[in-house]
Amino acid sequence: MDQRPRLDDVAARVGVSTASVSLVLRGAPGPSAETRRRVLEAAAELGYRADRTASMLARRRRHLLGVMLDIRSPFHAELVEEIQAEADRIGYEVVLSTLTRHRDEDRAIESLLDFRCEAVLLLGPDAPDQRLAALAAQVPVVAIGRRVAAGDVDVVRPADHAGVAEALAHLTGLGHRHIAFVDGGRGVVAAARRRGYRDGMRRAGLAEEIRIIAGDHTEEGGIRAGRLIAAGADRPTAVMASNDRCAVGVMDAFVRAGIEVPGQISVVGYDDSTLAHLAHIDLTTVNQDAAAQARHAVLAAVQRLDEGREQRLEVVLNPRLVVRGTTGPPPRGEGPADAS
Amino acid sequence: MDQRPRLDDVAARVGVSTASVSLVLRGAPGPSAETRRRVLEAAAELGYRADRTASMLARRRRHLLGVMLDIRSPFHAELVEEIQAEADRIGYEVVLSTLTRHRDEDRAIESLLDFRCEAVLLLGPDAPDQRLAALAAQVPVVAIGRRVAAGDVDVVRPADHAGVAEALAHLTGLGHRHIAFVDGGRGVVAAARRRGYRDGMRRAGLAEEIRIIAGDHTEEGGIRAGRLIAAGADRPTAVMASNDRCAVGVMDAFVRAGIEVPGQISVVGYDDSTLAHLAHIDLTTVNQDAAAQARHAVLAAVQRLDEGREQRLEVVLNPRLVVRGTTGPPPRGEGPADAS
DNA sequence: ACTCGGAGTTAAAGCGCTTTAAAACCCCGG
DNA sequence: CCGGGGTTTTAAAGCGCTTTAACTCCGAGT
Repeated sequence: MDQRPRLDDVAARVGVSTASVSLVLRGAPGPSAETRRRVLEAAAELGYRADRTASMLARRRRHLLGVMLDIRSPFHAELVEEIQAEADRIGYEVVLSTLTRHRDEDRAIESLLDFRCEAVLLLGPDAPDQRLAALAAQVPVVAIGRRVAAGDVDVVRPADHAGVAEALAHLTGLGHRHIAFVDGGRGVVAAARRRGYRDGMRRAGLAEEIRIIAGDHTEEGGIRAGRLIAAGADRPTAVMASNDRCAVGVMDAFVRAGIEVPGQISVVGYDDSTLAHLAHIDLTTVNQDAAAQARHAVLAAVQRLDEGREQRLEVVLNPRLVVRGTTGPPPRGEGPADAS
Repeated sequence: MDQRPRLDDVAARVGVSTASVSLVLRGAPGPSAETRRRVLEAAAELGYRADRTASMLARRRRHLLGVMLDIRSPFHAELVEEIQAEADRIGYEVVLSTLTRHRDEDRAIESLLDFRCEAVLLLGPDAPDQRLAALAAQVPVVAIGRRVAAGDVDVVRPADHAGVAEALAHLTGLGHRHIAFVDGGRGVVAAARRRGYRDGMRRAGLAEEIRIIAGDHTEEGGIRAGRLIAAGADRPTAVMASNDRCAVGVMDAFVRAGIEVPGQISVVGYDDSTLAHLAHIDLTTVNQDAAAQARHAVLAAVQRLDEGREQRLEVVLNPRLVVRGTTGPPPRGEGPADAS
């Protein structure tokens, strides 16, 4: 429990200066092979590991990426995994700062700034564009998962529009016309998907069928919406939900109401979260390729930091529909029959 | 994007020394009211925020707690929330280090050590006792959620034994005798629960009914086990699962096999994760009180750091059964009837 | 008038590491 | 034996902040 060994301890043990030790330990050129060997040996014996805090301070570079996330989101979890992996690969450290009930985005971001992260990656931030722009004036910012119209904020996001459109195409291809949308609430991401639905329906010539049911990005929201749909007259033959969790809630309401999925009604989610692959859910959904998003985001940050990129970058990834078991043709007597 | 303001900048602007500014900013006694006012004002104008990295280095104390977690676990998410809150309250910062596919416990912990966290909280670590003991020789360690028999490791854990026992009592109280257990796999936590089940059954005089079905702590594992149970002869009237996710899988398999829960078979989970409260799941489960665990864990760390506690601490929290909709009396002709 | 004590302020010494400029050394050819 | 050029090594100056000991005032006490 005593102090951990410091650079001097290693240096003293070998009988060289701390400078040499530092050089050896970072693989910098200079020290002779013999010195290297001895230093490495001593370091190993003492179990020495550099103090990041001190290193970061001393070298002007910190090699630290800050990530703001909502730890309760499975999708964020996936992203973080990939971000970690990518950062590890290129020699950056990651510090995580999560939203909690008592800790809003501002606080979470401040915490990252206090660590003097060289860049911050924000997973699905809800802050207004202006605030993000202001932040970007202080430190490189990469927003993941949503648009940011103002300022010098890099963006990596799936083409929500395209994702929803593809899902709609899948449904109309199956013969559906009455396709309702369960909304995701007030967030920026939810808004993009809602817009995608509206546009997609119009483009498909189904403007009159547009029907948006209030909901949010949780199972509860989905359940409420699902009940409404189940009870309502003129039930749609397909439902697209703003995200997977919501879709799961919707389905559950249906199951309880004795409505078969996809027999009587099809359901599509969004995110392809771990939820969706679960055998008992087996949800048709839109995959956002977390790995690719993470890679691009880290890359964007590094380009700013190490390669001097100055101009704004926006990477729009094409999402990919994953067809599973919750979609099928509309029940007989509906859908195509409508074209009477 | 220029350098953020430093202490000297504030000092220069006010016309005092950096020492004064530092004192003011940390609310330390000394500076006069007038100086305070002016410093605070200047700091606000410049948008100054101390560099944690430098602060940590300068004061001998770091006020940093490291938390190792698996970011994909919803229960860990809950714990982290509470740990954050508690740490915030008492002026500690938290740094998170998550396991990933490419980052095992050792790596995750090393990362925390490199940041020179003053103490580390490990959420459900799987490392052998010996390794944890060794770690504890370097830095205060609090293991959350499991026993550690060796070394100076503080432990905060629910009495898994008691939790399982309570659940069993609930089931036997309802009249169940054929109570199977779906196992949680190789982990340390899973082992504790398995043992709890065995002991509880024996104590209830049901030693002969002990039946453990292989599974793991995921939905998939639950589904496999559920299928087995559904298909098997001599089906139990109740199933206790090693955790909630597993229980959800089990239930799903039942639903698909047309077995009613709790009509034909009761199901109990463990964790009271967010999953369990979901309306469509409504799982009877054992609550581990994440908030209390978090508080005790943080407290344990702080006691070591700030109050000089030396001897090992073990806090065993009594879990609490939360009865929801997945348990009920066994179907007629079973259970009590068995006492023929 | 002169010392003393308390309040307020600051110079300066770190914290543990990196980095650079300069010193030390070594090997050769002249 | 000396100087030049290359290779190693190191002294020392930070990084941005904290902290302590010392210092400056100033009014109270004698």
